[in-house]
Amino acid sequence: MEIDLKYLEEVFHKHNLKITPQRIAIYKELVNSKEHPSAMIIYERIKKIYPNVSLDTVNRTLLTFSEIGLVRIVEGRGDPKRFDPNLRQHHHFRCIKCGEIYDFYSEEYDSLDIPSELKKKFIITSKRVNLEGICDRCRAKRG
Amino acid sequence: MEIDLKYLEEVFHKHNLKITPQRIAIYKELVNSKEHPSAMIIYERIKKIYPNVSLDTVNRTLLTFSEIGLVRIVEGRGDPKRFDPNLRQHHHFRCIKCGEIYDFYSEEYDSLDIPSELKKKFIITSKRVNLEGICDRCRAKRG
DNA sequence: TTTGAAATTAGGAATTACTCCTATATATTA
DNA sequence: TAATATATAGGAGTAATTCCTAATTTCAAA
Ligand SMILES: [Mn+2]
Ligand SMILES: [Mn+2]
Ligand SMILES: [Zn+2]
Ligand SMILES: [Zn+2]
Repeated sequence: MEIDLKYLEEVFHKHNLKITPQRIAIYKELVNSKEHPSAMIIYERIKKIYPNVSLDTVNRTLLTFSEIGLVRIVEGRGDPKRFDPNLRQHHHFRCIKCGEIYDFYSEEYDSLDIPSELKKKFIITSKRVNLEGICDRCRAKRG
Repeated sequence: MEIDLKYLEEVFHKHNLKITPQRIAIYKELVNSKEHPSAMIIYERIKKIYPNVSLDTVNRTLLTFSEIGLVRIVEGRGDPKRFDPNLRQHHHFRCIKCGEIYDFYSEEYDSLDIPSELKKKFIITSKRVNLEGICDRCRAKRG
């Protein structure tokens, strides 16, 4: 998929980030993946185009992106962080066998009210439903 | 808080786990904490009672507990795993400034339907709502 | 265009959070 | 009590991430 470079450069400008080939490549790679990849996965792929990009740059860049809200770090149970370029409000199902993370959309979930005692006390910036279980593929493999 | 040792020993028996002082101490420590502590935090506290308990034992034990469903690993963004002894269905608010995790209860959230296209494809074993934002204390500190 | 300050990078070292290994110790059963 | 299976301590090893610093690159101003 072609990304909107103009828009991306605007975002970088807005946050006073310089436009570097590494940043663009990392963003492209993440946007074109559907599997909520880890930094290492992105790094392996980027290396084919920029053989001496460093893993630190990939990590640093993904973290920067998440700070400016361009990508998200997916909620998980530790282990390698996994990233999500999909900014549409959506929710996740995570398979506890294979670790795959599936997006899903739900108006019902999106429109959930925040309990009023929380709304009074805290500033809420994100609301997501996390489902867990066993995916169809893993169910087919085992029992 | 006094824990129900009888019940705990039953759980261990049911899963063919031997009843060891370390396991009991680790469980007690976790049950008496409200802050979803990391293994390291538990370890530091246990050491005061058993000075040569090993960090590996704490990690291994907490992992065992989570495998048998006695505790949960809290969803987060990587970094140290954090554990939860509260088995009542509940949800979390996590402060993005200080990392504190607050429990809350909501009948509305508990009774959410699973979208039918997911119910058909996957086996769902857990459903939780994760809220994020800034807690009252952090809001007071800064702006 | 050229130039220079400031930001960014590569590459390696350091750190953090586990996870593995194995000899010893302990819990449980007979 | 003795045998056996498990669990533990302590240290080594590993994976993921973060830090450090000299060199490079970006970008704005001249
Ligand atoms: Mn997603
Ligand atoms: Mn909790
Ligand atoms: Zn699966
Ligand atoms: Zn806070």
